[in-house]
Amino acid sequence: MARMPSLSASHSPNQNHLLAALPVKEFDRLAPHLELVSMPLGEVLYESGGQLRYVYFPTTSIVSLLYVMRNGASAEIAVVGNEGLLGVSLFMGGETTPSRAVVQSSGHGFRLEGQLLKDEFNRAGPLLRLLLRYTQALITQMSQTAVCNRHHSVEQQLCRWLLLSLDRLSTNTLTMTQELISNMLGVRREGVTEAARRLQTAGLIRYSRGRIEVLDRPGLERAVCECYGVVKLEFDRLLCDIPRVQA
Amino acid sequence: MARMPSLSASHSPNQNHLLAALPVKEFDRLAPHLELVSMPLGEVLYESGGQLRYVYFPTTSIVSLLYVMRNGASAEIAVVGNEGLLGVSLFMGGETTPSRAVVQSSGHGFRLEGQLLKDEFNRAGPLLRLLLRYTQALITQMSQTAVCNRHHSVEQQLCRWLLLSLDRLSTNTLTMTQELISNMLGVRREGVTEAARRLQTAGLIRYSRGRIEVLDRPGLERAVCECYGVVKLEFDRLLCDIPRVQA
DNA sequence: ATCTGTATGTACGCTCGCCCACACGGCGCT
DNA sequence: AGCGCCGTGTGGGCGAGCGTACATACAGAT
Repeated sequence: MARMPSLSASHSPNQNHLLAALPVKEFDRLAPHLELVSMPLGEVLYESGGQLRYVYFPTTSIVSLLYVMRNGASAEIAVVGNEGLLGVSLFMGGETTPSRAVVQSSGHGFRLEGQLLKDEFNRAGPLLRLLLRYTQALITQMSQTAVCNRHHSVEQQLCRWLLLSLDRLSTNTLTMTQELISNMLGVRREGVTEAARRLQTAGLIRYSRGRIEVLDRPGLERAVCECYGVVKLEFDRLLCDIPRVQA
Repeated sequence: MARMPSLSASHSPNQNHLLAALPVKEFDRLAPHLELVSMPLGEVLYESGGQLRYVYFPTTSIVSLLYVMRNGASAEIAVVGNEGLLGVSLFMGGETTPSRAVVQSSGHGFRLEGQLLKDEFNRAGPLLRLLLRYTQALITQMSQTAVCNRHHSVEQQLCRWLLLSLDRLSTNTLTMTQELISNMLGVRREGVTEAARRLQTAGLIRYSRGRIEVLDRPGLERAVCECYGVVKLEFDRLLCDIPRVQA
């Protein structure tokens, strides 16, 4: 994980919606300690049950919370991008979780010493309320993942996954092999291949060798199961009305 | 929902682990407002997206958090008994959730005006920390439900479900039809019948007409997938070391 | 230009769980 | 006693997704 100068013109903490939503006073307290980091594909930010030294606020990267079973099979629990943060269990009081955090789409983010976030959290001010609202949104995402895993087809889940990723990026092209996606969804690679082929035939996406371009987002939204909409709505409801008081 | 006198000898708020873990001062502030309620099988405590007027602390009852899809299919997100409370979204700041809370095993519990809990929560004292730790345990349960739905057989999930229920009851007999269980797990009733028959043949349980008796709990624990243990461990880790300071 | 590794396509047999339909049997009712 | 309901048992056909094995094709390196 490369350290970078914090004053990079193209990277601002405000690209992360949670940081951007903090009142000026709280933001100014944290800002000096925010450290820009590069988050390359596949990097493991937290190991299952491991100590969490930092919390991460992704800006251009996307991180998956994965549970890896004893036999090596895995399943994605939730996904975190520039709308959220990693390390919820720090302020929730558990310090660790049984899941692993893996960078799913490389990019950047800001990290912060865990203790500093906890200190601010313990002031029981706006940051606490903001983080708890985010955590509730995350809970909804996890719940809906459970439902989706139970009832929906690989193709529907792929649509959901593509849309969730798209929402956290500024482009409509994902750099992501089908193998990787299959690990996230907890299905066979061939299953993803088949589903992707159908979506391509339908003109919704176009892909080759680790690059997936979304051609028809409205079409994807028509093909996806209700799970995506439920989660999206909750995130909007819980986190949209949080403009910074003053810049 | 029947109101009952709060001084019933056989029903004490201390039967709920969260209430029992509160420091005396916090407990005494809430106690006068705790209202003993009967929670009959099938009662809906919260509807999806509905306002949460009360929070509930089950003592002898078990409540399922269900997501019900547009087509009527359902899936259990998590289960709450005397170890926890219903209404997490109240203090998390979202006020509602997209899931429904249904009594899965009839019994009793205590309810509390939501605003009173929020007031106590906002004091940012021990109650806040306790509830957040519980919430994290709940998050783990939801995550593991997602994993289990993805990878494990109906039989394994039935074992998990039986053990989760057992942990929240004082008997080893569940009053519960297979039809009900199938709704919780989000599978067919016939699937549950088959799995139950196999468990009965193996001598782990005995059942008939809505009554399931667990004969060999260690056997069940050997038959269950790792998901049960992961959740159990997290609950113990996060919530066991919380003895009341003084009675 | 060839080689090589990685990403994607395809096929076959298998299992699990689904949908549907119906049979059985105990319990409570009049 | 008899009726009817509800909880459970059973079977046949079907489709989705799995495990395995192998084929193709593109990209970058030598």
